[in-house]
Amino acid sequence: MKKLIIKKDKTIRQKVYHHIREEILKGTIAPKDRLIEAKIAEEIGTSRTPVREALHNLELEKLVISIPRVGYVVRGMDMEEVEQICEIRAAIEGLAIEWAVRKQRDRLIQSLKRNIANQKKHITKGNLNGYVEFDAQFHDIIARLAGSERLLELTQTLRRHMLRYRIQCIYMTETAERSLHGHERIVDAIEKGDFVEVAVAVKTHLIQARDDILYYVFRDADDNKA
Amino acid sequence: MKKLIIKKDKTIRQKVYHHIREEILKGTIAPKDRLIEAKIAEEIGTSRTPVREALHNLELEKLVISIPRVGYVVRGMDMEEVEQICEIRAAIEGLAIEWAVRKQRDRLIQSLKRNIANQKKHITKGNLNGYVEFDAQFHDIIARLAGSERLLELTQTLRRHMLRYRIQCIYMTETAERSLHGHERIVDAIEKGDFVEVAVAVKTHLIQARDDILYYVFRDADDNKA
DNA sequence: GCCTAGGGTACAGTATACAAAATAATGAAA
DNA sequence: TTTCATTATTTTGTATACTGTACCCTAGGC
Repeated sequence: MKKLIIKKDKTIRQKVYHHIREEILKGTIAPKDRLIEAKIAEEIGTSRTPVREALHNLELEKLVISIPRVGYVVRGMDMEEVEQICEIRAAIEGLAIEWAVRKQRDRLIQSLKRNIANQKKHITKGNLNGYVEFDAQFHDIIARLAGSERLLELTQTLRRHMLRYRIQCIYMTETAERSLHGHERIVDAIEKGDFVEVAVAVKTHLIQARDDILYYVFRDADDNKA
Repeated sequence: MKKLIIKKDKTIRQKVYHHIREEILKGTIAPKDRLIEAKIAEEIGTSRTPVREALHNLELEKLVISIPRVGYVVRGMDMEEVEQICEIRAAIEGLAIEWAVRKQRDRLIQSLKRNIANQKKHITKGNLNGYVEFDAQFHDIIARLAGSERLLELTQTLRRHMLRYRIQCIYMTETAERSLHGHERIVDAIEKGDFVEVAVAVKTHLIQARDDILYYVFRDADDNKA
């Protein structure tokens, strides 16, 4: 009878959803692992119903694959998909910056600079764990200030998918430093007001992230397919 | 005991899902309408379970809003959201064209030209009903040839959301003609191999669609909010 | 030895019963 | 008449029992 992590969710379904999602993203449950309603239900001490519904949500989010009357399997991604997500993210986050600048330029720049200061602090202290937080926050600030719930969720979902693999290399100082530098370039471009430069900076940053993933994660194995 | 439309779906859940989705998109069920598990279940002669799960899917797709222990409501969109979706679509479909061109340029152009020929045929015959089909197909061809399941679904979802409102004005000859012209411009740009021109054409096309919706649908009322 | 058929198992899919919560309705007191 | 508390009602959330299907494995024929 395992304890669930997240408390604020109202329904069991949501708790289970976040719980399993976290386990998949952290890698506690690996791609190709099978998820069985009844087993999970027993593990966390509930009935099949909420588990089942949580799994359906995860399926829609493309974190698990459901084969009717057979079972659920944790989904994995191959290199190609990582590349695709990177490009999609670049396009969408570019858009997000445009919107955010148009709506609240000053606040955006201010928030991002404060965030970058924090990123630096944690890197120099060697606290990569803390850095990852602010890395995520950087992109979140942009998406939030863009002022579109839809865009926000879209970016978050895509970012989550990447983080799942990125988490395996973001804890290296060099990777983190490259990432920080990418963020700085983006902010510079925003401050200059040069949208083309922003687009390039965003794309470069994400290509960097992609390459890190491809190098560190997919170096040898491509048994991650699903 | 209403008949369900789609046959190929294996599970009742999927049938119900598509059934309700169609009704929402067609407007048979209007924004703000309440959806009650038990009632729907009775209507289509099944139990609450599959209905419930279908509604959850629709919630994830943002077609309905679910308030725990209170009920489900059909979601509506305001002007702002329509605008946002247009811009997101422009960004993503621009990307889709890039990928499709890179991977199978000739086939893409060929398919699109054939599609446009069909569009023209139906417009000149005044068969706007048929035109709508090929309008959708045009964007589908691009997304499919881009070769990314993820991108495909993304574009389809966003397009569906717009179609929900666009359907109210696409049946006017002028709107359809403007749309056709937009498609032609896109294909021209693709053939020229000018990606900047493509991006502009896509954006223009979608802005056109947006303006049509804003003009014909949101002209007076903004009681569509949800 | 290989292929096929039949039955058993392990799941998810569906139905139904019950619990919990939010809202609406009711009635009494100020 | 208004307001507040209390009760009914409505509707989802959860639990559980049952059904249906895909897969595996074994046995029997070729």
